[in-house]
Amino acid sequence: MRQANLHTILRSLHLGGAASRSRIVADTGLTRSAVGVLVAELVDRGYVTEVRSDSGGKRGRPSPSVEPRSKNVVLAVEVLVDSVAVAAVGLGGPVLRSVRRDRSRDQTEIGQTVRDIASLVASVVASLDSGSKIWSMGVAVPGLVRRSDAMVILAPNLRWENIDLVELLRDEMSLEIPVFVGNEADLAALAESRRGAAAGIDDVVYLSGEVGVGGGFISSAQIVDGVSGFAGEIGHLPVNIEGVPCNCGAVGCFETEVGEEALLRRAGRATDGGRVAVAELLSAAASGDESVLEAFAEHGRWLGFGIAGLVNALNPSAIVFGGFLGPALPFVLENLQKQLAMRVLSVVQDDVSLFASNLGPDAPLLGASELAWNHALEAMVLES
Amino acid sequence: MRQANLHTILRSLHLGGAASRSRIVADTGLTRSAVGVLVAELVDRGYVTEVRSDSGGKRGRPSPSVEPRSKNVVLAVEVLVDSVAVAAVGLGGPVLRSVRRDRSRDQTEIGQTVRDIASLVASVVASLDSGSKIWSMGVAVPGLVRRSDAMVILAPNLRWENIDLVELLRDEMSLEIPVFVGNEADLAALAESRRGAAAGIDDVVYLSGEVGVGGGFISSAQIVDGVSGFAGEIGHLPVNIEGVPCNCGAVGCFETEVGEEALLRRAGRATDGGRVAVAELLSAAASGDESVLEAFAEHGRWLGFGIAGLVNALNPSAIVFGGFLGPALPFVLENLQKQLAMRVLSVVQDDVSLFASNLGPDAPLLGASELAWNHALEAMVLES
DNA sequence: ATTATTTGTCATGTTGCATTACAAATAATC
DNA sequence: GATTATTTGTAATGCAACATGACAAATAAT
Repeated sequence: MRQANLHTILRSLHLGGAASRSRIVADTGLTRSAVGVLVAELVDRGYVTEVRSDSGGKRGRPSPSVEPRSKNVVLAVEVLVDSVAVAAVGLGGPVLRSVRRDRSRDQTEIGQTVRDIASLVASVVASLDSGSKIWSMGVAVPGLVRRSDAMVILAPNLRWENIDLVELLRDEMSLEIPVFVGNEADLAALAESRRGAAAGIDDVVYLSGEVGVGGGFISSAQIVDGVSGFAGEIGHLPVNIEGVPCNCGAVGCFETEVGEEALLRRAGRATDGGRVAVAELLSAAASGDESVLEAFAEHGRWLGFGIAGLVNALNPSAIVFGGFLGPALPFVLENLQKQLAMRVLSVVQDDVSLFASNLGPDAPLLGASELAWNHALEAMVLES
Repeated sequence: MRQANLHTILRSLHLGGAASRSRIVADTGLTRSAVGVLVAELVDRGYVTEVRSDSGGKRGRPSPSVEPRSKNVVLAVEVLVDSVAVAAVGLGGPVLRSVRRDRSRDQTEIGQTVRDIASLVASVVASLDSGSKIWSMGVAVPGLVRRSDAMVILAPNLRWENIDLVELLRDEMSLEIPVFVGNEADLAALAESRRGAAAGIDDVVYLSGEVGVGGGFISSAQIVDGVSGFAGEIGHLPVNIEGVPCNCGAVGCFETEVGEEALLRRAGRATDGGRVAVAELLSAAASGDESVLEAFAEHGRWLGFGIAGLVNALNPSAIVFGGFLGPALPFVLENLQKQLAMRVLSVVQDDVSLFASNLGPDAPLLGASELAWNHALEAMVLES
């Protein structure tokens, strides 16, 4: 019971930021004296500090503000095809350190990746304030991560298969902290729902467009992960039975219609230009290039076609667009909304707002930190 | 804390059936003495009975079996276009009484429906054992039910719009019990996941084929309901951009490809034959009619096309087919699985099993009882 | 018949929050 | 500037509920 209450308080401070003690009383339903004891315990353990705050014009004895101490830290790791990033995130969400190392696309081999991560981690850890306590680590991976054992079953772009990333990282690092692994898009969805474009919204669909198309769903503030943790793989949602062959073997998958290559194809460009070519299209669109705008418009139509299904199925409150779809949102919006209006029941459509990602490329990284915090908060409560 | 523990025990008895006291100790992690006190309280309140059971060959003092008492009852109501059903369901899930009143399809007017329900409820209640206690009522409706206020926003087949069913029922009935309303397919999914074809499975996709196509998702044993409770509306999942116009205004919706009319159309029959015509097709298929089997096969292809998306998105452990799709499953299975094999990542596909509904037309009714039980269990714990 | 094992029961201990009264700190009032 | 109303922290005491540990009861194995 003590633990449950400590957890409630810590979690609300982590997600909602500093709060006055009187507010904690109101939020938790506990009595002043109970909250007094509990907060004293949190102060004692070094998790929070109490600072006197001004009365804010209200009369009565001012209630001190309880603030999360960011010397409590988790590490977050993001593995991409062409870069690896590591960050240290404090209790309450502040990004204390963040480093990213670019690499060429053919250096995704697992051994090298693990060594890269370990060296970035070492440098981040060395730069932390002394006295910092690192509680756990979260890793975002662009692939299928099995929930039961955190194995990376398949990460096509990295050419990984059945990788026990947790064990490899623990062997390579000198840190003795628990490591958790999640799917990139699921974690990005979590980050956007907690701290990003959909902050505070509990039912979110996140879409990220890169070479492939990834997705993550948040329902009632929880990641929808399915039996094994593979939910959200919307890249191969069938949308066009007459479509282009996908390298998954099927035809007309969502990602062959709304991925990078589809956009380049529609604009009449070479489809192997990657991120750079897409960036060119975005600036062409921004400067009003008619034919490029038309390509985006057609892109929006297919995007809306697929998203309409997700909205019908999940009745989300927000859809967040990551990857190149974030910056592309203004150019696809009109047709996208036209499709939604046509295919989604109006009451369901009224619920949903569309946002470009707020966190950009760091969304999965921040999501990994939130994954780590989920477990760190429990560990903090259980300690001593 | 007491309440939480009582709730845990009651809930596990309701869902898992009778359990020995020693088993409750193991399941809950509480001590023998604590469980002793808690079970005594439940006995005292009349919720359970303890009966001595034989040792089962194991040595040691035999542990008495704790059994839910089915004089604790909830009422379940199912509103369909052509019938209304009411059941009384005891703690632990037994269906104590069940009545269904058929009506013609043009008698769905709300006032008449409410009177029909009230009269069926009265007869069911009158037939219950004296001393029974009715805790709550659940209603399954084929339409959009807003979670926040239980309003039926839209039920096209009933021609209902913005109906406050809870208030109307309370006014018409002489019972003073809380009433809860849910979407038919969501509740059917819940029932199948708790007591039906997918009993004990926590990640379920349920599909019901009638005139329209409804769906319900269970994720981590919880109904996925979205912000407003409208999730699961897969009838208008876009699947065929070149398809048939749907009466929702769009083209190529899932239900225009896999609903009753689509099947009849494929078999070259009149599309207004309804349930009877579909039953004829099913028996024709069972007796090997080639052209009908071909229609089912084509049906299976589109079914698989849509389901592939759901499987990719939700990584379920089971898919349950209700309505006419249950009996039709054997005839569509081959092509359905072909589509899944083609469009779903193999690891995700390995997780999923396909089942015909176990509960048949009663699935929504039983789901409504489970909805009622969700709240009844809480009320029972809070009492006194 | 005896022993080992499992489990229920009861007396006592401990944990943790609620209750209550009071003190402290602020704004409003005069 | 003193007084009052209001809000909140603090500390002593009480209570609810589960844990602990010793013992008795009921069964199978020896």
